[in-house]
Amino acid sequence: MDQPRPVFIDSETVVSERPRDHKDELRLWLRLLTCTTLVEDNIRSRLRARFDVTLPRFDLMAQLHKTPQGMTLGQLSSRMMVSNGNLTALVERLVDARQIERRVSETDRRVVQVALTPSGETAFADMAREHGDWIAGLFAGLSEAEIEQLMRLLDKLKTSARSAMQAARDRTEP
Amino acid sequence: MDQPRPVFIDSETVVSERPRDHKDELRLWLRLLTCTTLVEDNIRSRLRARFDVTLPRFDLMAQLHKTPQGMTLGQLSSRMMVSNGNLTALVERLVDARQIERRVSETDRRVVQVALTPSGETAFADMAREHGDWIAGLFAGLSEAEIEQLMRLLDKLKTSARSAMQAARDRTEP
DNA sequence: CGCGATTATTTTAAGCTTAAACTATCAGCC
DNA sequence: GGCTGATAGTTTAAGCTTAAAATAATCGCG
Repeated sequence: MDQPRPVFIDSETVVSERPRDHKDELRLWLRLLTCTTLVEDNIRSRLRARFDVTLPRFDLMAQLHKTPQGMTLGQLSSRMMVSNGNLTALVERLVDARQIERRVSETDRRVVQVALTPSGETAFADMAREHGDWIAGLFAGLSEAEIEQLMRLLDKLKTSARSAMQAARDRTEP
Repeated sequence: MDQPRPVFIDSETVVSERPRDHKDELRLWLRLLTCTTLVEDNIRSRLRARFDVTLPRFDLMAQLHKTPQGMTLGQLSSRMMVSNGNLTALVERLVDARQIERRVSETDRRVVQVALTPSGETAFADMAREHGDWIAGLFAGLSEAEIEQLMRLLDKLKTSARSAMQAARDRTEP
């Protein structure tokens, strides 16, 4: 697996790569993780201090805010990239707090629809305003051009990762 | 919510900013989070499937591997960016699994030193090799230049976030 | 229609995570 | 020596998270 791999510079030229330790990719990954954790922890603590709300609850409400007609648990779980079982309890707590409402679909009784209550909508709007300011503050050291560049590179990374994951899946389940 | 706010360029000049919705920063933050979650979830599931190990355990062992002489719990907690209390239980489980060893410092009996056992070292080496391949695979869609560019931009983001957090702290505790 | 496969959600067990309160130890100072 | 404050870890309670198994409802097809 750590053999030098052939690398095609163009259709004519092939050079043998130096021993691949993946060091650059690993360093990049650690840096990515550091940045995300840094921002996430800061937002988490500010949400708690300022609004006494947890980050997962805020995230869930943000998803519902984006889709005022409500969503099914399945949609929520795929958008939030968390497991299905996770949502059951999270939704339960937000329902208890009167921030969201659940109702079973009339056309398919397996499906549960969730939406913000009016008071949940109000509470979210308050939080979202400050949340936006916090994020903007944390990213203030980047120029508009750098923000755009990062956006583009991260999009490329997302595509790369998804395709690698798909390839691995194809290898496992042919 | 979307009112223009006055912005103080210097003590003399005030210009009115264009409506600040922080939309670009928010989108960038969500994309950053998506990328990290995507990679993290994939690595987590592969570590579990292939080595029956959790990501936090792998991370802890990786830190200890980088510092063969061992570390204190305080150092570990700051490097891993997790709470102190978190580590107590995590370390406990890894000690039970004979992957790491704890010993109380002789010079300061409050301090706990932790280090990989020989078998922990071996187990980690096996996992690290494949882990590196996985990461390289997920990042394979990026050129060397793009990796370097991302590294630079993320470093800038890290600096920006840290300084914003420091500024917020200064505002709270003068 | 009825049965097997599929889909949506819940439950369960284990582990991770944090914040806050607590314990133990150390360092400095009189 | 004995306070006082700071530092290193642990404990606790609550909540988050996952993976896997279980439940329930729907769909497709003969």
